[in-house]
Amino acid sequence: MNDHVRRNTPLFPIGIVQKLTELTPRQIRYYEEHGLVFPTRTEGNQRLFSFRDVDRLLEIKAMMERGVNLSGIKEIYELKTYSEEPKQPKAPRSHDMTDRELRKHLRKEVMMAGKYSRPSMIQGQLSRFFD
DNA sequence: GTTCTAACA
DNA sequence: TGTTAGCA
Repeated sequence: MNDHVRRNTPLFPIGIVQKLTELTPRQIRYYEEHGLVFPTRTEGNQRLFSFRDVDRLLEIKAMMERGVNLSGIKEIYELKTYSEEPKQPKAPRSHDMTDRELRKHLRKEVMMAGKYSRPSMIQGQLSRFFD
């Protein structure tokens, strides 16, 4: 289990992403249509977003609030060939991360990803994923 | 109850 | 972008 995998693992249905980003499902789906995020699908065709998708949605939201339109945002990302995750140097781990360790790290990431959301909402959702 | 697609007073 | 309709 490495950082790249954690950031790209599909974990959240659109409802959770909505609360984490304060974007409407309509906007989130619309941004996907324009190739700004790439959620995977479950067997039932429901979207599952990764931390990376959430991070990007937060960036998009920030840009929109600063007056950048969809076309402008698309151009910015298209120039970056979508994946620009900082390469993680191979960590010399002697063993794989335990489930407990993974949960601890994921919890930290959710805190980060949802730092712009209302605390009450974050807390309410955290209980659905951790302990 | 939640999410999905498509469409528009 | 909002919102509603009809499904899964």
